[in-house]
This record gives sequence, C-alpha cells and structure tokens, in this order.
Amino acid sequence: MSEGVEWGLHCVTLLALVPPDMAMPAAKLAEFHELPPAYLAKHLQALSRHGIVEAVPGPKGGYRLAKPATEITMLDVVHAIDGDDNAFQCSEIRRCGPAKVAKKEYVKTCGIARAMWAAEATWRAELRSRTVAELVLGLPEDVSPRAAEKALAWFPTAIR
Amino acid sequence: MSEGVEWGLHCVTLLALVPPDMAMPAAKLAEFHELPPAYLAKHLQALSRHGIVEAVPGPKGGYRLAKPATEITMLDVVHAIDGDDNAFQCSEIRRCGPAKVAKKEYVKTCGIARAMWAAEATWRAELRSRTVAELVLGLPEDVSPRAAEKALAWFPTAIR
DNA sequence: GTCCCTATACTCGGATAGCAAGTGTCCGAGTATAGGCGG
DNA sequence: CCGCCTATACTCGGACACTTGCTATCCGAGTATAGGGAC
Repeated sequence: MSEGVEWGLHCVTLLALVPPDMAMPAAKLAEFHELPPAYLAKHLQALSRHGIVEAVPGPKGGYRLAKPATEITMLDVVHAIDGDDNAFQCSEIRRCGPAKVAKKEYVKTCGIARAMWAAEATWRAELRSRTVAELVLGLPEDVSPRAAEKALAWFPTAIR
Repeated sequence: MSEGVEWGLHCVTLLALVPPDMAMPAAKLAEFHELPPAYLAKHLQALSRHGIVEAVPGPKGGYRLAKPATEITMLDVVHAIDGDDNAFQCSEIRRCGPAKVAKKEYVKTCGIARAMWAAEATWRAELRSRTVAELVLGLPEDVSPRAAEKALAWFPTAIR
C-alpha cells in the first residue's frame, strides 16, 4: 500500500480540527509531520479531486475538509489516494491453456477471485465503518498531554 | 497485490488434484495456464520455501502439496508469495514536526495504524478460514462440464 | 475620511525526472532413471 | 539371466537484466489581500 495513504489519513485528521471558515496550507501540513511539501501536495490534490478536502486558493488559502468529519470514512481516504481497484486482480488465467473452452461457458466468476474479493469486502467494510471523526475523538487517548500542548501551541500559527 | 498470488492459488488448487505419491513439473503447471514457465518457477520456489508445496528433483519429479489441502489456507499462499508484512506501514510520522516529544511518551500505537491493522486483521481472518480443499470442492460448481472434460483428459499427461 | 484600483504575494494544480520493487529470463547444481556391460 | 555401473536427461534452485508504477520535484495559473491614490 502506498505511503501516501498514511500521510493522507494523518492530514485529514489534522484538517478536522480546522474551523470550517478557515484553512491550512499544504506547507503547514507538511511541516507538522516533517514531510516533503511538494510530494504531499500531490496527495492532497487527489483528496481534493475526490471531494474529501476543499482547496482555497490565494493568500489566507489552504485546505479544509469538504464535508463534516462524521461523513468521511477511512475508506474514502484510502480510495482517493490508492485508487478503488481491487488489490487482487483476476486475469482469468483459467480461460487459457489446454482446458480452455468457449467464452460463453464461463458464466460464474472464478472461485478464487470470489474468495479473494470477499476478503477484501470485509476489509472495506471495516474501513467504511470508521470515520475521521472517530479518529479525532480517539486522539486524546493516544497522544501524551505534553504533545497535545505543543500541538495546540503550534496550531494557531498554521490556520489562516 | 502481486500477480503471482493469483498464479500461486491456481497452481496450488491444481496440485491438490495430484496423488500424494506423484508430482507435476513446473513446466506443466505453466502450460495449463499459459504462464511464462521461468517466472512461475520463481513463485513455486517461494511456495516451496514456506512448506506449502514439496519439490521432487530429477526425472519423474515436479511439485506436490507438502501437506493435506485441508491444512493449507489461502492466507498461507498469499503470505508465501506476497510476504506477511502489513499492507499499511506505519512510519510514525506523528513523532516528527513541532509537536514531537520524547520517545518514551509514545506508549500506545498510533490510532490510525490500529484502525488500518484491524481492517487487515479481518481480511486475514477471512482468508485464513478458506482452505485450498474448499477451493477444490467449489470447482465443479464453477467450471463447465466441457472444460472439466478437457482438463481431465490433459491431467494424466502432466503427472509423473 | 472613504472608496476604488492596482500591484503583490501567496495559494493550488498539473507536467516533469529519478528510483525501487515487481516482472521476466537464463544457466548451473543435483538426482532418479534407463541403458549397457560384466559376471 | 541377473546385478552393477555409468552416462543421460530431466528436475529444481538461485543469480542476472528490464519495465512499470511509486517517489520526489519544479514551475506556471489563479486569486484574495494590502497598500496607495483619487475623490
């Protein structure tokens, strides 16, 4: 899985703390995680194209969430950055070789592909059930008070 | 996900039909699916290293299952070929930037990584619950009688 | 003092190089076989 | 006729090029702002 997924999830979580009438530039998002700004921008563009974040141009511009954090699932972010294709790709090799028959004979999909896709379906269901809002609510439990203090001190200098 | 996973699953399913005292060469496995023989061999080596299939050298040699098909899960095959690393890799970017604190302060794992890994756990559980034996039992339901006939006619020419 | 205009600086967006992992291929090491030879 | 030996041919196993997609970067298009000037 692409590394950008991790970046995207962290950035979306951080953007969820930005007031709806403000925005945070990509450079600040990169600074907060010490990420290469130009490359992170590429992933933020993907999130923007898929309607997850909203881009505000010009000075006092930046990114903000395009919809409430309760309506953005982790699956949305993963799909926006890594694409929504199945991880398992069935190339129908069963239709090749000495046992191949007419195309019309293959009515059901390959059993192997069905099983793999069923497993991916549970994975997607799990990620679809987790919203960005839940990630934010879980933050106080994971970050130490000292780190939270530093983050809160930095935050006002980043939003515009 | 690597294309070799698909090849490996199909080959293991085919090998499940080989009598325990016989073997099928990699070249025949490749022929049955019209796959590049040399490259398929690479994946079969991986299956052999992980104790899924057993390699028999010399003439009348080839591959056979190293244990009963009921004890080989789809997850075993996927892990052997694609590796058992988590698809989501947490690089701990939360420990960087202006809000970073001492290493000892990060006691719990990142909430984002926990959620991603939980989703992967359901994916693995699903694949672990499916054995190669079940794939074989599902074959008659998916392949047309005509294809089964051709496969059965080819099969004796491939095992040694 | 207030309104309008213009130059500015900051933002995002897409087009452009570099690199690593997966893809594809090859040749060498090892072994059970099959045939020939000797007893 | 039977047993042993040797040459053979077939197998797997690891080491070597190539290509696609992810990684990383830059510069151009667009816009709200801030300052200056006119009224």
